[in-house]
Amino acid sequence: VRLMAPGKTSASATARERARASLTADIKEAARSQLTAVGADALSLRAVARELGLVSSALYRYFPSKDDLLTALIIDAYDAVGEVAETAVHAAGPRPPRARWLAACRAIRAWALAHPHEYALIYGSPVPGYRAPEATIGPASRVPLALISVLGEVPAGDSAGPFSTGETGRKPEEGPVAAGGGEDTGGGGEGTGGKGGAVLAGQAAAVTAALLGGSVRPEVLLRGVLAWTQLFGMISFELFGQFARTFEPADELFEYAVARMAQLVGLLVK
Amino acid sequence: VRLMAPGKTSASATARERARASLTADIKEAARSQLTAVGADALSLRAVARELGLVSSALYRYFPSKDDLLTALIIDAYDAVGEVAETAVHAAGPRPPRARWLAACRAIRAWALAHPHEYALIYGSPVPGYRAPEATIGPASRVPLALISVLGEVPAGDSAGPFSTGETGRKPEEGPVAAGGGEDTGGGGEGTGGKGGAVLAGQAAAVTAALLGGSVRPEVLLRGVLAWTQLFGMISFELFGQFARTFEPADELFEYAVARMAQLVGLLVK
DNA sequence: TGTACATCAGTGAACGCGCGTTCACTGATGTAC
DNA sequence: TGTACATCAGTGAACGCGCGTTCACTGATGTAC
Repeated sequence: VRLMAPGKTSASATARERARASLTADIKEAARSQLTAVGADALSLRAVARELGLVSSALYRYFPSKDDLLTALIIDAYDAVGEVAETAVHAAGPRPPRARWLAACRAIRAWALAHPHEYALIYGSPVPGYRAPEATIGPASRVPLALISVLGEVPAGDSAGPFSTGETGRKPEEGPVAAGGGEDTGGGGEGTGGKGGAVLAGQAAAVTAALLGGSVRPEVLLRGVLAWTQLFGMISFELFGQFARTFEPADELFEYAVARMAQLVGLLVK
Repeated sequence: VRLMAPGKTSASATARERARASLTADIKEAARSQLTAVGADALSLRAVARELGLVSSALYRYFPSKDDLLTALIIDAYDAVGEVAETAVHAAGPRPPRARWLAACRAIRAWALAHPHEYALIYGSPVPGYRAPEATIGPASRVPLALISVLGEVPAGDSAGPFSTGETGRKPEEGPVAAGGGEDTGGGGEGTGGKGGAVLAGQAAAVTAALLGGSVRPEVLLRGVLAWTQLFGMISFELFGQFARTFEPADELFEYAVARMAQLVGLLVK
């Protein structure tokens, strides 16, 4: 049983193959619009089939089960937001890291606002009974990698500040005092309970080695992770309604937050 | 039609009233365990009734519909985590603000880890087709209010740093340089696009007036809001699996983040 | 180029299931006099 | 204290519904010689 005739590339596909690819895309598109109408896990194969004018059993020619369709949607969503982030980071022209950072944050938020249900699918509560397969972790890491890649370019002096990897105490370190008041002074590192950072340092090193080719210092990585969580915390709160009746619309709050994150992460104004 | 006999308080209830209160609690308890087993919106009245050894229609004596049961669970969950936060903040003995802050963050995370599905119910993606009623917003604000109340005690000098409410530029301001290196220097406020902060300043003022009795300065409030979003961003990422294969277990990452948040929020080491 | 066969897309009926909600009913619990 | 009546909790059957998945089937599309 040959899956593809020899010499056949996906570029020169048969009519049947092209039809299959096209309908597969249609199914996912219809499923996405289902998602918009009804929400993540109430997704119904029969409704998708209905929207396409097919009989429900026909979908089984394309996805062996509902979970597989869900997996495809999740991977697509991660890839979509990942590409948005990467594009923003690498956008035309050499811009300073801070501008790229802000652009990435804004682009991610814009995508989330435009695709709230796909956002909820990947960053909301996990769909009960669904276990994400390995295949999602690659696409899922595109956004954090894109964000952290910006930080990798920052020269050592710029992302100042203490980071105690192992000790409970901390090494005071004179960071550069740039334009603007010295703020957020005072130390961290304390109160980690017990050993204080050994596990974390190991995790940071492992991530750096595995995903970043060892090119990013652990303290930069960790700040990037914090900013990553804060960015998505902000977006999730906005989309999931926690700002209702207080900070809605949240555009300016987001800008404020993103500017703060840039500081956190070591990206100065100039 | 009298709802309660005259002179009757809830303390001296009839057997019937006590039975009703007790079974109402049982129903919610069973629903919560349903939640644990299956997840937020797949909650089934029939399954709840089954767990209690009742017939499904019996539940309609206690909750007029499934949505009302869901609302009760949501309010209970907000109240539960709110109380945990308040207790941590006001815990015995006069402790410095920073210690109370850290205690609150840890207590909230501990609650979330112990009740992941209730957490997902209130901080995860909204249940499709369910519209949260007004009655949830009071309980929902207990956590942010508890967090911000800690900040209200911080003397003006300690939570230093510029906050530009209206201008696109920023006023450099020499904050106190406490023990530890000056870090996270550099300005914010820029890049808010256009007017730059007028809406945000208004929202902050309104929230301060409405919920905090005007006792908290807007820049403190805003930092509290940021820390609030970051805290829950962190917890959500942990619970929803974004740290899988990288920062799990996330205990030390959480401690690191929480220490950072304390800085962000103006709470120094000492 | 033409024929014989294999592959595949989509059909339609059926399976067994669980769901939320309604309704008339029965006993038990409470209230008024 | 005792009786007549009202209130309420829980029952059991039924409603109409949508779901995921299976299966044998039909035509159409592709392949080998």
